[in-house]
Amino acid sequence: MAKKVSIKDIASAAGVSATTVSIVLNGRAREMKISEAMAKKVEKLAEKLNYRPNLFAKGLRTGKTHTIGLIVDDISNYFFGHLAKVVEEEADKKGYTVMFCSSENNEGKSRNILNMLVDKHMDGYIIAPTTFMLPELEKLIAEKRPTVLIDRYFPSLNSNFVTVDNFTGSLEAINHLASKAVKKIALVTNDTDQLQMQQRIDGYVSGLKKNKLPLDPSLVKKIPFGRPEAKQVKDLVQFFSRMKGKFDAVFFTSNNLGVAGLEAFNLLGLTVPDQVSVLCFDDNDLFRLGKPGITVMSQPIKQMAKKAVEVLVKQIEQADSPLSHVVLHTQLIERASVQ
Amino acid sequence: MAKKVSIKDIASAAGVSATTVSIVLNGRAREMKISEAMAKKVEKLAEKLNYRPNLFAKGLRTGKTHTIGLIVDDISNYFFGHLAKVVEEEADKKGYTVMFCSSENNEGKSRNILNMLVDKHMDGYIIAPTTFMLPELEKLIAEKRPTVLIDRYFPSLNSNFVTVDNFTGSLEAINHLASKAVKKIALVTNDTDQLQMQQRIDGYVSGLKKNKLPLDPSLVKKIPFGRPEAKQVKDLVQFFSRMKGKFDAVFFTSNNLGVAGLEAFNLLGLTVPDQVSVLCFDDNDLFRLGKPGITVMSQPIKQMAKKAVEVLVKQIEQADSPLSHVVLHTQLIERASVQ
DNA sequence: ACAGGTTACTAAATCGTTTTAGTAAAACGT
DNA sequence: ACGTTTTACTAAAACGATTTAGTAACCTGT
Repeated sequence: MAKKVSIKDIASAAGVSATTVSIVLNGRAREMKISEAMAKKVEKLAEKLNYRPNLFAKGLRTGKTHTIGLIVDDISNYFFGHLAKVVEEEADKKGYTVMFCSSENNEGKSRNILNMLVDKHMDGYIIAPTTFMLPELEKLIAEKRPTVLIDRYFPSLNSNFVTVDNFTGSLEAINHLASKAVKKIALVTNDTDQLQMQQRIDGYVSGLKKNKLPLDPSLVKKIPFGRPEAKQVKDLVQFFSRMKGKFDAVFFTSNNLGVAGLEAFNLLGLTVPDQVSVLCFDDNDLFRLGKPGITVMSQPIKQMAKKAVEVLVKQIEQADSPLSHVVLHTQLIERASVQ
Repeated sequence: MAKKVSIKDIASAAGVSATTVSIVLNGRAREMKISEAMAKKVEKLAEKLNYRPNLFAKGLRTGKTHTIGLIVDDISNYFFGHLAKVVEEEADKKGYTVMFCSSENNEGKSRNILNMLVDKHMDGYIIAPTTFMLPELEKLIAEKRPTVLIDRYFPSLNSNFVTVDNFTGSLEAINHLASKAVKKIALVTNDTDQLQMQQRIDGYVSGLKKNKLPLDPSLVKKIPFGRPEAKQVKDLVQFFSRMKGKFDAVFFTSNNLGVAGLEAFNLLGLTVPDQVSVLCFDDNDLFRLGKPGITVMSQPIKQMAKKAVEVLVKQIEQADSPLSHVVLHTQLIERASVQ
């Protein structure tokens, strides 16, 4: 039934050796002085027999897969889903396929995933790293496997990365809020030591200082990075009702926190922007089209993904290419949630 | 640097043959009468040398990869992103990893992707098929490769599938609209012959009939399945303004059409639900949390994904398991967009 | 006419597993 | 005490490609 055509079948059909067939099918006929006629004949036969190379055999011999591994926190998240999509498109253009995995920000899964991808011999890796991955990443880099970190990186790790200027983005977000005469800005962020979040928090702190606004630690809420969104909403409902009247704006450091926050406002009957102004790091359909539109500090997702693939492929295809540190800029999109 | 430990290294370190090592590491020691002591020794050594099997060699020999391929229209879409996430989780539980691909609903990509996955020897496939894929799918099924179609299927193709009762869901959506005294219901759908869309359209038509509402073909808008969302919005703006006053409700057959529709309403200054009622097939953050909340006919995404993996894995692990046709039910979630 | 080069190929090794077909040595039954 | 099983392993083939190291046959210049 499933008749598998191998290189030997072509070879015997053409009356030549497997070597010749391999050379021809890898496009090295000219180079290897295979006659034009023979090359044509072999190609025709391969076509006719519907030959498909066995990628295991190929991989075993060459170690190459033309596949890149992409690790993100959560593929169903707006930011990562869109990132993944563009990564796939760009990789496809350059002849690579991509294998996605979600780390779920969980220690066990983070480490397993990376090992699993290495076992599958990806040609390169694009990773939104969790802090748990640091040891594995160090190994990866030490073994000189092409790797690009995305969204965040480790200052201690000498790797390629593509990120956004989180500090400045956050600072400008606070400047914007301050310019609208908002006085008491709460911060909702994740309880994680990932760099991008730290930088966004630092931006918030600096922003307050620069605008001579007081920093009130009780207005900073760190939500555990866990999964269930319902739990996040509950935490926020509690937080916002406890702090009622003590804040007139909230800055969310990620798009999923922003979504949970809006849900909490709904439940509490708090209206945006009348009772509370909102600004969120990272954009989303809900922010763009919901009423009121949510003012956001948006990330150039497409560019990030493009750059990451570009850097990675360069790294894969020329071993000695130097490290790239790409820092893109965020953009304030004013909508109706700040007044 | 990258010292690769092979089974032979373990064999010579343990003073045994490669065969023995292979048997032990595949957990067949008992069965193959390898002594307890030797098994322990080999396992210890494998651990100590940090042995990682070469998956190419393994795959070349066994033909198995413990990987399943998932093809969706677009990984950045809410429905497919969430589906993919659950597929990955469930597959992980059963010891499989998953390789995602987006077909982009495009002919060339659709066919390439499937061939590529077959070349990579997936153990099984979960596919939201495009009509372009039919010939490849027929081949897949004929070759008895474990396959589960999801979201839609081909009546002519004798395959497993997991879907939703699109006809009834759509019918009930129209019933709901009609029950609110809405009279002129426009339909916005995709210009595709995919089955799920046809069924939703049929549900709309039957719903109108059942409620003795006239079917006005000029109120049915089919948007080409193409990519650029901006273009979809433009089409809809045009359609809605041309038909102004001729409809008092719109039923969207997919969540991304709904998003584009809301954007169009924004641009036209049409208010929901005062000037137009809205009901959308499939849910979304925007519909759930936006103001007004959009009434939707929601799909049980989690269940669909779970079922698909369950059926697929059964199919993979026991070749003769019978075909499964799973049809789940949609659920009306009433919010504020219908009045 | 013959060394030396080029052309057009091929045989065999190799990648790292799994599996088939054994085989000595020990244990067992009568 | 001798044939048969069982135990505890092993050598070699196989999976399907790529690559190394050739080798005849033909050309070319002197």
